[in-house]
Amino acid sequence: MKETLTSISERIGVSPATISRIVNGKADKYRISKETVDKVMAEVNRCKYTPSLLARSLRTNKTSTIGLLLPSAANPFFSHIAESIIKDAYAKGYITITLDNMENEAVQRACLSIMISRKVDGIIAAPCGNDPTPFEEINRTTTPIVLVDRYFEESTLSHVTSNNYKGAFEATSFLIQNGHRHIACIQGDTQSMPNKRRVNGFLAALKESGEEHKAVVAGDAFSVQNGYLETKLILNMNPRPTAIFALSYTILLGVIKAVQDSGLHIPDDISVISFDENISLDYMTPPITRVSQPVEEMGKLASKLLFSSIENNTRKTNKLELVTTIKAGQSIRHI
Amino acid sequence: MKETLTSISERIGVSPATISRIVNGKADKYRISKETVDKVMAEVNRCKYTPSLLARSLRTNKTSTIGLLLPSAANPFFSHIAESIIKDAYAKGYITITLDNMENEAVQRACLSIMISRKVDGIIAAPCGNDPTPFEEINRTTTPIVLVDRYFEESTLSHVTSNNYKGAFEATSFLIQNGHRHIACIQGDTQSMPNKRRVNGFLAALKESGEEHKAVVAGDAFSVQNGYLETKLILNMNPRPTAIFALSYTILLGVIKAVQDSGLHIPDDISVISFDENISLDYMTPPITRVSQPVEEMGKLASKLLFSSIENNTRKTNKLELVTTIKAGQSIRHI
DNA sequence: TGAGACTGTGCAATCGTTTGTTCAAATTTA
DNA sequence: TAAATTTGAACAAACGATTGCACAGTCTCA
Repeated sequence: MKETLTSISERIGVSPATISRIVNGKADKYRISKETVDKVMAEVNRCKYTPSLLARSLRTNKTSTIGLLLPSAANPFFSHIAESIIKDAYAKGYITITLDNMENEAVQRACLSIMISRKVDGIIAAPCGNDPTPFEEINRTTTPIVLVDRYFEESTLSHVTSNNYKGAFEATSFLIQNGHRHIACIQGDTQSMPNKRRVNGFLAALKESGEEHKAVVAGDAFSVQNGYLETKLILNMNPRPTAIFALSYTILLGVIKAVQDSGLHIPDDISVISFDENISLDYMTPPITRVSQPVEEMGKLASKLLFSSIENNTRKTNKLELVTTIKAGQSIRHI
Repeated sequence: MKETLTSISERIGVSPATISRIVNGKADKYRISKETVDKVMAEVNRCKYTPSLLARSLRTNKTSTIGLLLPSAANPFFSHIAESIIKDAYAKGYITITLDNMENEAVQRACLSIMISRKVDGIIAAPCGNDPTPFEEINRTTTPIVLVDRYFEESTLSHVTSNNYKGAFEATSFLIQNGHRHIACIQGDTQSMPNKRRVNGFLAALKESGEEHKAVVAGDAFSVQNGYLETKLILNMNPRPTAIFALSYTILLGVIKAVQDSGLHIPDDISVISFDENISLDYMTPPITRVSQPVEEMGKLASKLLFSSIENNTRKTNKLELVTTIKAGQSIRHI
């Protein structure tokens, strides 16, 4: 029924040690005779023995497991990152345990603690909140951590993110080039670094343009509802901004809905640009111009950094910013 | 540095056994004195001891881990299921290891084998291919398995799916009610049960309507590309079908793109209805009418079945079909 | 022919928990 | 006061793998 080294050992009269060596491909190294190898392999295959990774991990102090901590596995942005990391890990012989911090720092601490007690070999996280302490402590004393997308200011933790500042700067410049001077920016979680950087990029582009301008920054969450409510308010302003910059896909959806509900049209009545790539943006009417982040590369680089840290047992701090690109739709009017 | 029961034991002079009992809240049951409990708890908190789940699992033969096997973690349909399962598992004190079968049966077998060697307590899978054997064997001998969305015909495995037949039947009836008689259905993976049932529902609705009709069934994959190519062919038919039924969100995206590229319009030139819920469908022009599946409930029920199987150590076969609902958009013309 | 080297394998400790059993001391009962 | 019971906690054996070390037998060489 449940096969172990010992059960096989008793059955074929070869010690567990020898079987272990053969199963792990160390037969040559330990000069085990071909006869023995054949006998063992025959039985191992016959009874479909699979070693207990639990026991192995306990002994070797290596679980071949990484922890992935995300704000929401259902968010398309994070689920793409997750898939790319899960696949990379699989290819390296690692499995991934995914936990959801639910945008809650207490849950997040609990998740980290679970990962530690599971002895993961490394952690990739898109943290919530702005307290790096638990992450830094774990990274320093226990397990390497790489942050992805979200990160902390002035921290020793490695991270991979996109160039949020530049992306927002370029998006805003694009609006300015199209004659927009009165622009509203609807932001997400105000604590998160990507959000801060995007807002800074937005403001800097307007300021540096030299043109006279009016900037509006509103909102406080990466959610459809936030996008909807803030847009409702923005559309009622007098004078009304000529363009809205939504700092995430979810916010954008709220923007679109509010514009539609107000009987207005994009881009005739108001221009729109968004952060985040999503395939459906090409299918909207009009297609939405957006700042596209290289999501898959972010995942791949994060796992690359993490595995390098695991395999060399180092803690070199790497802060990577990947370039964003503007994907043009038809949601911006030239005025 | 690395705290264990033994290290604490040596430091405070209380046996590992007693510490273990206290940490696990069994102090009362074993009548351990308040003094000892206090002393132990003080030290446990001071040095932030967390038990090794590896060692515990090895001893107790329970990992508090479930395996989640999906065709693609990035697919919004599956990522929603994943999130709902991950959260449920977390609430029950379980963690989830997610693996991606990449729609490949060899990879799928490898994933199952990994889960077994990791001694997961249960598995939730949306399998690819149509060979139930590995799943049935594992479910019978080793670890309970519940299938979600995808399942096998005539199998003893439990599954949770939506009422694909009825959903497709209703969608088709809806088209018929709107005067459509010549309808094309673009299917996904032809082996998968949900796809088969949807196609059957589609054909049955047309047949049972009693009207004279013309049915077209095309396609072979749940992908944007498949939707695009088949739509291109369909649009060139003479006479051209008046409606297209896309059997998934991804297929739908391909349909829309092909219609747009052909300079045609939904619903004036061709009506469209789709399977799968996705928030972006409400944001398209026109909003797309679709058969909405209760994704979150599917995840919740699957984990409910699995946990009941784990906790009672039973293998009762449950085959659940959840109702779908038609969410009306404006993508169907009345003719 | 005896010392050393090589071959092939087994022994036993270890990883960090949990848990059935044991046992001394304290307390109660007769 | 001796016997019986209760209290409180330690001992030691698992769980299933890995791995340093030991060792018996064979071979090589002087």
